[in-house]
Amino acid sequence: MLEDRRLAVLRAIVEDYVATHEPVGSKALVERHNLGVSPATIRNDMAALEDEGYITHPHTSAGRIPTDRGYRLFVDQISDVKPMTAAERKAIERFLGDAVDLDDVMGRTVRLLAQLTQQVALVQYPSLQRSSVRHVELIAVSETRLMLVVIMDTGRVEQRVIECSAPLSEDVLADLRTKLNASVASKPFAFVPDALQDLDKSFAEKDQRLVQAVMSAVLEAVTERIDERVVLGGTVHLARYQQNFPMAIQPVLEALEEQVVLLRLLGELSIESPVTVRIGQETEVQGLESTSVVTAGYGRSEEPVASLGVMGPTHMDYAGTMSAVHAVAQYVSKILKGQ
Amino acid sequence: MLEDRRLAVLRAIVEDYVATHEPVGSKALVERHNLGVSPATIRNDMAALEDEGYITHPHTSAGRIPTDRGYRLFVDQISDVKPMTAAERKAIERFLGDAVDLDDVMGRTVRLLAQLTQQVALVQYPSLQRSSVRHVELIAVSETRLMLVVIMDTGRVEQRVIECSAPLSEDVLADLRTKLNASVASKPFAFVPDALQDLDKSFAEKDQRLVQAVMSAVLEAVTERIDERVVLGGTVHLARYQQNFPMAIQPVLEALEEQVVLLRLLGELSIESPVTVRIGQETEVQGLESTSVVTAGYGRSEEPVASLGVMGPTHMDYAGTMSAVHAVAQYVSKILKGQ
DNA sequence: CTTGGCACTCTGACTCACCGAGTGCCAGAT
DNA sequence: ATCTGGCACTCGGTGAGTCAGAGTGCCAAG
Repeated sequence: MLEDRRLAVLRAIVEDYVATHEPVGSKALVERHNLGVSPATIRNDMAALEDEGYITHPHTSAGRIPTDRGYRLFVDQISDVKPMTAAERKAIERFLGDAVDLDDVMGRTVRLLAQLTQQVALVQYPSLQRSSVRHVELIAVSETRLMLVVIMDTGRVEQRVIECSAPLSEDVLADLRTKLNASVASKPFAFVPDALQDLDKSFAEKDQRLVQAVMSAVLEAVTERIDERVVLGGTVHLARYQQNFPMAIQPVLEALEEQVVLLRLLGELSIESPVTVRIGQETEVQGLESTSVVTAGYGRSEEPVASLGVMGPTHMDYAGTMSAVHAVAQYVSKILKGQ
Repeated sequence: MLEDRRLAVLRAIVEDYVATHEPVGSKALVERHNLGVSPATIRNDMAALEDEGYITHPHTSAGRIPTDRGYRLFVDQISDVKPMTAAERKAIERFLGDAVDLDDVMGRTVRLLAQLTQQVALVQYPSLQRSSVRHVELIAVSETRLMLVVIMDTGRVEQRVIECSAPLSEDVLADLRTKLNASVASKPFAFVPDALQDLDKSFAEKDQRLVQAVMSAVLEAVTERIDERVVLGGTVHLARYQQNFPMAIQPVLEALEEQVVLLRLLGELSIESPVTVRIGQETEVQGLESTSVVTAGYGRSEEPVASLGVMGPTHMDYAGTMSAVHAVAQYVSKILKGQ
């Protein structure tokens, strides 16, 4: 009972603070939310909450603001993600449904997420590691130059130029192409190196050296390549944060320029809950102490193929953001299945 | 003589203002630059410059700052772009030389530009319109789905999935592939539609309808596609501007999210001078009134294939920026020629 | 356990005076 | 004609001082 009210107070504080971005006092709380008690009672609860580390004081005579720990408790309290309204679902479906291409899907998704949440959106391309090869193509671009095109079952396409030491005859190339496809098609990406292992053995003696060279180039191209791509959008919203709250956008912009950091933010999908929230320091990125990240995996739900999400100030509307991210992830999964 | 000194004064004002970002007064000017005259004389010149619209007053009792028109005159005065030092050239060459791919070249270039100028960098992929087709490939991804891959002589690769109404036999596909290549290879991109015109006529009656469908899809894919890509980097530097100068970064971030705007900023290469500078309103983009853009074309100098550049506050170091942009454009041209 | 009351604290806004940098102009020097 | 020193004037920014208001913490009573 008492515990219940304390939670309600924390909730109310978070909600008000998120709405106004100003420290919230005991009097304002009882006025806005109809907790049936007096400000003095709330003050006691607040003192208790502060002792437990869920809220703080900027100064002695100011209202309370939630700490990261407070947000965490608040978020954990949101057990089930609030579904979107029918209209919103329709809008999402319509907007994403028009996509013609994987690139198009990714581009639309990032714009949609940014638009829905009014925050910076991040969308990771389907991870090569977690998808299978649909088709491999070797194209002779010039005498000694091949282009390797790998098409994944997620619609993702990677290409890479390979330099050959000596020209490859069209016959050998065709043969190689066929064998390559036969051995890697519909295999998970991780099996590709194994699949290529002894492929060169099946060629005539005279071609072996050349084929081997090509194969090792293919292998290198396929493994060395930084195979994770992230697109982002909605950076405009950073400017708005700053107006309301003098948060340093510098570290945020820095983070956005580093692929590695972005991947870390998106990474480590938890299967247990559909949406992952990392608050402040939990991002474990230097400079993003007052930033939270909300992510969700997409692809098959048991085995997500990559993730997407948004990034915003710790005082964000977690409920709304979580439901938007969740909904978008679901629709992207659906679309990709269709393609 | 008198005119000469006025120009010198303008120059000095621009230089000081760029360095300090604070209105510069007559006294400070004579101290820093050794113009052999007294502050009073400078004041007269300043009054004249102000009449002509090259500088202004923020307030009655403040120093002068250059107007857009002042910057324009200043920039026009820089007749020849200052070359980079040997060390800088080496560094550029080394950094760009390691690129393995067109994507890699573009990525490295944008990072390099941002690094050198400490500003936001924009790099446009080689325009399809201004380059020629090297190779076209049609890959059967599934029964009714083809993937069209177009490889340009600039190293740019575009791919697009084409849906077919009915399955295409491997024979017809191979034939189509060969004929397609024969007719478009090494033709400028703009000629592709013409080249495809009557291609379907050469097929057997029974295949014609199908081939025609594919061809029109190819045509659509090739023309409808927004064929201009721009990569950008160095947005971190926006944060720095804002600290020193409360310029609104919101419109800048907005501009950076709009491909169309970016292309307009990069567009309209002037052949006459190697580097184009657009100052403040000259950008002709709403919201970028206190932003300047420095661009240069790359590719063959007579006929650039696309452009690159940087974007920064109107009070930027034009001389340094221009020479950096120029140098990078030259090296990118060189690298692309080699590929 | 809750409530009303009360003293206390601290911030933010406002005012006001002042300093100093910088200008414009004029009269005299070159 | 042009430059220079001098001088009065203007204004923005700074810092001190004041004040109101919001909010707290605590205590004693319900």
